[in-house]
Amino acid sequence: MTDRSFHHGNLRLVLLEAAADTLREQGLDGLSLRELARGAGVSHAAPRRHFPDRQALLDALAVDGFERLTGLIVEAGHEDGRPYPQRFAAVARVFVNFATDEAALLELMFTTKSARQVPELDDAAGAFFQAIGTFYASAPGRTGRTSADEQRLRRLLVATLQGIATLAAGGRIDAAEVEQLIEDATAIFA
Amino acid sequence: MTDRSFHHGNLRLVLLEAAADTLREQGLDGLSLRELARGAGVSHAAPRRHFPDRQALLDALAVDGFERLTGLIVEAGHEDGRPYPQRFAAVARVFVNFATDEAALLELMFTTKSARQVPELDDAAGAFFQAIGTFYASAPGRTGRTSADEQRLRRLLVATLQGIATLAAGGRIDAAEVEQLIEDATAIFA
DNA sequence: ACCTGAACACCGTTCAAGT
DNA sequence: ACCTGAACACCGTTCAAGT
Repeated sequence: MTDRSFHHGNLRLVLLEAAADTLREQGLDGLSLRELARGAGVSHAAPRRHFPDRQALLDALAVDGFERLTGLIVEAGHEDGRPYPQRFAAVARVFVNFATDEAALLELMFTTKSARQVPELDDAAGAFFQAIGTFYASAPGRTGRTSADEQRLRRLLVATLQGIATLAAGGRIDAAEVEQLIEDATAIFA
Repeated sequence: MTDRSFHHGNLRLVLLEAAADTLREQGLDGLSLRELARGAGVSHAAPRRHFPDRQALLDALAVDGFERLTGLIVEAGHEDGRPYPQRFAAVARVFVNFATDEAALLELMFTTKSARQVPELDDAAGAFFQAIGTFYASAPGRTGRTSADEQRLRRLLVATLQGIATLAAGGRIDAAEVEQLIEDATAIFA
């Protein structure tokens, strides 16, 4: 219950939360294992018990990011009573806002560094894709069906949302243009 | 004319080309100013004359990337005689192939690190957007017109291509799925 | 103008040792 | 099991000095 309660097994969680904050506020370059250790009041070698190397920490952050984004998407797509196009636009907005607020994290999530193999990350990404697909299939007249054509359209939808999110996060388009893109995407996909 | 001809002013170019190779083969993490200097047979402080810091080198790489990609896009969109949808698919393929071959570079191009202000990069990105727009306007029946609606569609096109490219470069979809995405995007935009 | 060489303050990673 | 502390081999960046 003291300030050092992380000495009893939750150092991993403490490091992950601090890392997520740093990533949000300082970007990837500002993230140092040694500084995280200092912040947690622990030796610089202690994180190694929980993350074998720096990349393992980044992978864990990406997994958490996918899980959070998936939760947000499911929530936004689930607003019963509202017409489908409105829910569609809400899902798109959630994605884009996430990308803008967590630009560095989005990068970790969608760009696979080198030739690693990280099952947890693949699973988390798969669950995210699945959530988008499930929402998309919930449109009136589409419920239940999962034809090959719809799988393709679902992938195109993910790509489109990803592209809008990246352009928004990268600052290449402004807020008004983002809103227009969401409306146009809604017109096409909803 | 000797091996050390970069001592006469082209060290910048030598560094940029070596950096582009390293970026392609080793990714961003494998890129070190000191190692580039060693490779060029020059002291580790020499690059500083041409690039004030590491980020300046990365910015220069991103500018070059945009210029190369813009050239490829213009070329692919300009194949006279072929019907527009075929040229459209060719443009999309060029973009996606570039993203796959130069994944680390694509990241430098489309994600703005921190709050820098790099006019050359903005210009290069703007020229790229412009090239896509010019090609898009060259479609039969659209030539010359630049309505607000078409600007919006052009932006959506860029976003879609960017999303497909990112998913492909990140290894989240395979080659067959990429080709399907390009076909579906062609069906919508061409 | 352009480059060198030493120096500074950081890293990530490893490993023997402690409790 | 979990953490410490010293050590190693790297970084990026700075700066006086050389030519």
